[in-house]
Amino acid sequence: MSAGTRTRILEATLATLKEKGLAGASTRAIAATGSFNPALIFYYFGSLNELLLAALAQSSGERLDRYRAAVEDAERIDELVAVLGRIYREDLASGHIRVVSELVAGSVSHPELGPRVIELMEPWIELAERAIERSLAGSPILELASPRRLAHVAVTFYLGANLVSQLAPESEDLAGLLDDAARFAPALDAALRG
Amino acid sequence: MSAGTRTRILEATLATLKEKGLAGASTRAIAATGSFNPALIFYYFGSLNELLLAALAQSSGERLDRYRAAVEDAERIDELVAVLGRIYREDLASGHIRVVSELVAGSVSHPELGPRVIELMEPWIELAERAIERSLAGSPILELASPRRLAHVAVTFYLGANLVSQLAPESEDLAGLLDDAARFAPALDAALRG
Amino acid sequence: MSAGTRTRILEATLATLKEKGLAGASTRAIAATGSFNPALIFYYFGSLNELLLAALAQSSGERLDRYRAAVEDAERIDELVAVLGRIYREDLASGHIRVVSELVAGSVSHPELGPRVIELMEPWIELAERAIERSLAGSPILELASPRRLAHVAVTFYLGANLVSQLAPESEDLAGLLDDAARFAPALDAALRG
Amino acid sequence: MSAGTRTRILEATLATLKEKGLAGASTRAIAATGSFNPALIFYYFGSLNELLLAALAQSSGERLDRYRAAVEDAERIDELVAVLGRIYREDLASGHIRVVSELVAGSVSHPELGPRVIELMEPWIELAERAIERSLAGSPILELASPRRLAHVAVTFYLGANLVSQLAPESEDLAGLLDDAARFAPALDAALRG
DNA sequence: TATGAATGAGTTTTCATTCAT
DNA sequence: GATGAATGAAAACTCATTCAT
Repeated sequence: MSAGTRTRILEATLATLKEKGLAGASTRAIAATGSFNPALIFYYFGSLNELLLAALAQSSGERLDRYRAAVEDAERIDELVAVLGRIYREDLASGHIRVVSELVAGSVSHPELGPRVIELMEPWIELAERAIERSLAGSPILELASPRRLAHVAVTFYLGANLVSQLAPESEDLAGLLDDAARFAPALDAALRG
Repeated sequence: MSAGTRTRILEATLATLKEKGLAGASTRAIAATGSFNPALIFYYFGSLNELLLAALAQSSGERLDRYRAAVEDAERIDELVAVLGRIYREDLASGHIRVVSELVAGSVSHPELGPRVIELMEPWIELAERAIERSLAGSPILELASPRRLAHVAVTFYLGANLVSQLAPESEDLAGLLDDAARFAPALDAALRG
Repeated sequence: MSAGTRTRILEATLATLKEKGLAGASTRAIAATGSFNPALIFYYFGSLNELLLAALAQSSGERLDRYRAAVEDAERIDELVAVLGRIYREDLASGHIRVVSELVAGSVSHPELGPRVIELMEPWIELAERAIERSLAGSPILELASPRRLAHVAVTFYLGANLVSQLAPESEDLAGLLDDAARFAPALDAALRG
Repeated sequence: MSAGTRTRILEATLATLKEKGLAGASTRAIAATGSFNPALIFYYFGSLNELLLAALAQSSGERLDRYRAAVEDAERIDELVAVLGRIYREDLASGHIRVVSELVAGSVSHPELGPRVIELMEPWIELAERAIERSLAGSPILELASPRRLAHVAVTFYLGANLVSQLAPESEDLAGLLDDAARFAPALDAALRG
């Protein structure tokens, strides 16, 4: 049942992270959530940090697939922005945003985690880069900054917004911002291409 | 020597935060840095959290003054961007960015800190708002989003950039971005006003 | 203002004991209650324990006077019991019972206090002894036990009842018991003397 | 070896309580007494308070069995009183009285303990009630007060006597009182029934 | 007579991790 | 594969008390 147990541990980790945040995700808390023995964490993942990273990687990977599919369907920038807003709301509701925010923020004070979290960011940057290339093709904006750089800016802003949303849950969030952007986007699109 | 000791504690806290991050800033570590008795922290600040917050408030307040002066001297957007880049490098070198990043990120998993950190963000948003109002006066951008909202976006991005710079110190940073922006800014300024 | 300050400290101590019990009566808490500097406690009383003892002695002394006056007015045992019930209710309402209970109980785990608290018990035993001598004069009960011994039993029971009332405030208390005893007392008195 | 370690911890707790009282029964002191790691206390009992309560419950339970057996053998009140005196001396010698006194008294200033300690009192009241019912059957005393109420009085007095014996170890104790009572009891018994 | 600062020893509790079974 | 027991290090915080002023 090795595979089954691994999965169970990962699910319990994600659930604990969503409910209690990183500070509440101790080995004992995770084990209690999943009704298994804390020592299993070390048997399967070597350390708590590795488990946390694996959980983030899994959550990140799943969402990446979802975004990739959506992004590839979008032809114009207004479509893109609209679909991003929709998926982001899913992420918020499912708790995935909380997981990302907790772990990314937590990595700041746990230097062992930093580089590993950064690695997980890379495919997102690439996805953003491709989306930008396609939707800004021909725009004069690309004369100012490369798609890669714009992608980096986008992901950076995304993480900042997650951070703020975690600290001030009632503040205006990224979802609302994307909604508005979707309204301007046609004009913007025209302007940028014109 | 109340003032003297308070200052000493605050300085030791900032130094510890810069050197070891939030996770390393325990009462004992701070006291060791400043060579005083850990109990003094409670005598002067009541709790470790309050001390941490006071240290952040002080660092934030000092930098705010610096930015305010610089921003008020800038007439056009290109000047503004250029001066921001310069000060940001100072902040990086002095360790202030590390302090901010550690505490803002740390607040995510320490919910008691969240609201207090958010409060400290407010004057920065206001400063950004005024700078945007002045430098974008008459620009069509303001038809799409209010200065307040743009200020919020700016601060959010700033925090995201701090976060990323902490996790991947060698990645391209905000300072570089601002440098580039300073190059485009004249054109941008013209375009925006035109 | 020596006398004034001493009094102020004693009053703050009694107030703190009544409100927060012995565990809450730290030097700082007492000083906060009375708005004075904790170091004054040591200046005037030498140690916290001495202050606590002085407070108990004062409270005990005042109540002793009250009981003495009442007891001396009572001729028969039914009168005695009735008046005791009445005063006991005063003591409960004023918080004196709480002070006594906290300190007597607290002395169990603070051996320095034990002998000092016992000393304060002595005048109560004597008072009880005299009351018993007078109200049981001629009764065959005195053939079984000396007034001194009966007095000891009475005070012991009194302390036990205080203890229980502190632990289970809603349980049947000494006041109720004395009320009932007041009803039987005439019959008892007749029987004992007959 | 769960049972073995639990027992070891419980025994170390009782020993520490007997030797140093409640104030001396810190987690470290208990662990030192039993030569185990202080963290084991939390592993097995969750908190120091729970351990203390468990130790009291065990001691109380064992003694309750002993008293129950003795009480059930006693037919008349003089026999009852005599056997109670004998067992009480055992309790004194074994340190059980100290444990009870420390925890009951300590509960006064640790309100979390109060209700839990009161619960442990209940079976003692019931035992006393049954003993009183049997040995006072037919006595006119029962017209004045119910067996339940008399039992309550008895237990209250018992706790008061424990308290006093702890504070003034050399004072006349309950054992002596019971001895005397045993001498009067036949006469008393006759009188009460007659 | 009164204050504010400072100290050192103490408290309970939590944690990731290891290991024998 | 899985468990329960055990550990050592660390955490934040509170306290009575002292002392120079």
